[in-house]
Amino acid sequence: MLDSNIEDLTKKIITEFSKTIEMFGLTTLEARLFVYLYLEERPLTLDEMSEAMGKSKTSMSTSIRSLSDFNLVTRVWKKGVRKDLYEANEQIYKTIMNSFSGKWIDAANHQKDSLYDIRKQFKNENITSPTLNNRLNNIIEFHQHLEKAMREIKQD
Amino acid sequence: MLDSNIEDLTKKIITEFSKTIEMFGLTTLEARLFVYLYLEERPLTLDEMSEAMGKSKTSMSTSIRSLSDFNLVTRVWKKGVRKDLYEANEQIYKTIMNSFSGKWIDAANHQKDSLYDIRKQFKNENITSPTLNNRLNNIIEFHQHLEKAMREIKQD
DNA sequence: TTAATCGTACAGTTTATTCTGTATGAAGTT
DNA sequence: AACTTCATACAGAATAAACTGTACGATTAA
Repeated sequence: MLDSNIEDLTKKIITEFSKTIEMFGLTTLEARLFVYLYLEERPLTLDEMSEAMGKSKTSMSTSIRSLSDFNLVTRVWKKGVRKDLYEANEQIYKTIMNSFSGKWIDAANHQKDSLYDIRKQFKNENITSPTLNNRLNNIIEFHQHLEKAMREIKQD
Repeated sequence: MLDSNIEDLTKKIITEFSKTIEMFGLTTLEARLFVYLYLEERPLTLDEMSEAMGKSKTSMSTSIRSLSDFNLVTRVWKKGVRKDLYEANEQIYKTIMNSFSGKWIDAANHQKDSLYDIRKQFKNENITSPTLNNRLNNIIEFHQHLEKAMREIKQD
């Protein structure tokens, strides 16, 4: 009776929190899996996750890899256990925000560089379109602001 | 010769900038359409957009509606013109960041409320899981931080 | 060395998204 | 009122994403 309540609440928390996690660019399954690991507070095998999520082991394998890329889970070693074990990282806010802002910062930088190249070409070819040139400058400025904003919410 | 260069550059800018815009949750087409409108600096009809994007008019209709929801374009009235005219809003950074952060803030708030409800239920039913309760509190805190961060990058 | 068990690559299937063409109601024109 | 022209709802086609099952190399156990 008590356990079923705990399971019930766990399910509800997974449902709600994973919605937020999804917004950071994870798939539904990745998000749910992460929250599940976070709530379990112990290393789990792919088989256990597969059982809990009701999805194939292959799905778990690829999802866990994504979560690792996001720095949200860590592989853990345990004596005598042959299977891979994974657990959710603590400090979730810091981890997620860094991964999130980092991705934006990288993208903004990269795009900004591309736009610089375009502007250079613009000038080299002596193209006469003040309005287009002006727009281009605004767009570059956009990326500068964007990068700055994302640096502000970075956590380390 | 000159015009073709301008067209070429326009295309390049669209390609690059739309990648950034896509990151805010717009589809490829929506992003490309918006950048196109932004660069054109004049109100365009659905037919003109359709021609320029090489996509159906229906696509333009739905895309423009999305862009309106994001507050990125405005319908414009012009004497003697029967068709709807749309143009990109100026102040793109401000507009986009507000729409972006606003969406996050709303979501964070809404999810936070759901989690409060869950916590209340937790307490009412006298469920004894200190670890789960602790996790739940952390998750709520997560949403508080998240909301605060998104308020920081809001632009008005 | 053989057998068992692991994680994952890969191909194919299912599901979801994006896009198109037709149809329709609304509004403007004659 | 009849005729155009418009935007968009809707159903279906094309494309993309998510997921599964089989197969295989790698590692451990016997």
